[in-house]
Amino acid sequence: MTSTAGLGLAVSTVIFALRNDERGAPSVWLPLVRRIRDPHLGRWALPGGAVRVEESLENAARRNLAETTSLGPAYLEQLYAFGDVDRSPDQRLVSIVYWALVRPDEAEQVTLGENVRWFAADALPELAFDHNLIVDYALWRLRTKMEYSRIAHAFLGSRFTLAELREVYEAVLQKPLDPANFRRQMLSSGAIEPTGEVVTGGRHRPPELYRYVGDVQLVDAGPLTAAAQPSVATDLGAASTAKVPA
Amino acid sequence: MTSTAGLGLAVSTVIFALRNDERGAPSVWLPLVRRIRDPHLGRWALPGGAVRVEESLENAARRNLAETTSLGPAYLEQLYAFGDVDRSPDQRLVSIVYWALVRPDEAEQVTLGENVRWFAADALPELAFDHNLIVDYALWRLRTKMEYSRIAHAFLGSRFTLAELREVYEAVLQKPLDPANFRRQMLSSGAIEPTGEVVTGGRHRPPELYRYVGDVQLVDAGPLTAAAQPSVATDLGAASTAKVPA
DNA sequence: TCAAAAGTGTTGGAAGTACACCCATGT
DNA sequence: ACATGGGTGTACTTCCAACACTTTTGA
Repeated sequence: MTSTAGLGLAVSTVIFALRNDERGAPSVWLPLVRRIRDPHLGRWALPGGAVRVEESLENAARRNLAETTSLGPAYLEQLYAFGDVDRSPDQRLVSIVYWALVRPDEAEQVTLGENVRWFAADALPELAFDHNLIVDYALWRLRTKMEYSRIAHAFLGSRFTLAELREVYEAVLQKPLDPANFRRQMLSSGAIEPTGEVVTGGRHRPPELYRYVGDVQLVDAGPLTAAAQPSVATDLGAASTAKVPA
Repeated sequence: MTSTAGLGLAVSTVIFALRNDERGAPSVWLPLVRRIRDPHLGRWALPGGAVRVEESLENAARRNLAETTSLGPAYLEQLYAFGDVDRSPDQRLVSIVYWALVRPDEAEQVTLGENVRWFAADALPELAFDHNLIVDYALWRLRTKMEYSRIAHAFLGSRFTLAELREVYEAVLQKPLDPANFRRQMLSSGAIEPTGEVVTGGRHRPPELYRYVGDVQLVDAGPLTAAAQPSVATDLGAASTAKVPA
């Protein structure tokens, strides 16, 4: 358990948001940063950096997420630790990767520059290190988890129509869903409830607005979530943090 | 991405095996090692140690699994990276934890000593560090995964009766299963096939022996199984090498 | 012939899928 | 009035849980 010499420990984060593509259909995007030093100088890569001695892994992820998007995530979860010997050409590097979901309206406010840009998740260039594999794995986790949990809500505001919620699922799962059955499944699951308000302005029957039922668990992550979480007004964020008691 | 000073990186492994308790019923056990230095001197802890610069994380897990049980695992998977600032009293320590399944006959051959012992998973003493939480999480993953994958086979040899397979499920899930329905579900899943052999000697109708169908995937772990992480599911596939009848 | 476990058949309910149909609004 | 999406009803299928029943052995 002594300190390991010659070995770097970093945290990287895959940040997902929904944005509209050219045809106006929502799809999954993520921000990448251009590397400004070797190795892989000039290539696009996941935001990340070394873990500081005084911060937890999750806080390190939050920090470099804030440094990239200047916003807090609606959802944050550890993805995997990548540690193959040859994954970085110069130095032995172990990266603990987190994945995050942010709301579209927040994502739009991200300050973009020469070295930070959004990419469609299914049309990435060749990235630095093993980051293509990492993104593929994160996408797989996002899609898998979408089918048995409630993380879709991390992509939405506090009130939303069933059509908006359905579009999130369709964008992530990349397949159309039956509106009638989708409605019934969501309502019978007890995860959402009607607010009574409706949205006027569309040239059709005004849809009702729904909200999430706060006391329903987002994800069953087992003992790691058992530690009490402040149920924040952001109605999300309940399911990701691993509180390790001393 | 520079090397992080003052921060230790270790690998620990939760090793599960099925053993019979006092009443002869199989249940989940794991080997622990007694700490022979501070912090937590004298307490029981998960086997583990520092990651060497020239070995991958998974190889580090295999190595300290071999050093503890002197055997190779039938199944090995990364569990989680634990990295809270205060999880070790003296030094900042990040532990990447793996979990493993070993067969009962192999587990019995493990050389036990003063400082290595098997414990029933549901009756652990107070362990060093945050290891109680880690074991709880590993148990949760084992039980969750048992319900949607084929990892049960990692607890068995190459041929087994349906009753033996069912007992594995019952021991892990801690609930009785209907033998009739269990049989149909297993057979219709295509995961196992009859060998034609039967076991005589019991004082009842001789049960047939089954084997795993090798080309059926054990677990869908997404992109990590396909390319970069060959050994996640490979071991079992090799153990029950597929003879697919024409 | 009896006990015990292997293995088969049958039924009822829950949940998912497909799709016909009505409702309420803007134009 | 009619197009458009919101919302309801309903039949069909598939899967799962419960449990009665038959089969084959050892004692």
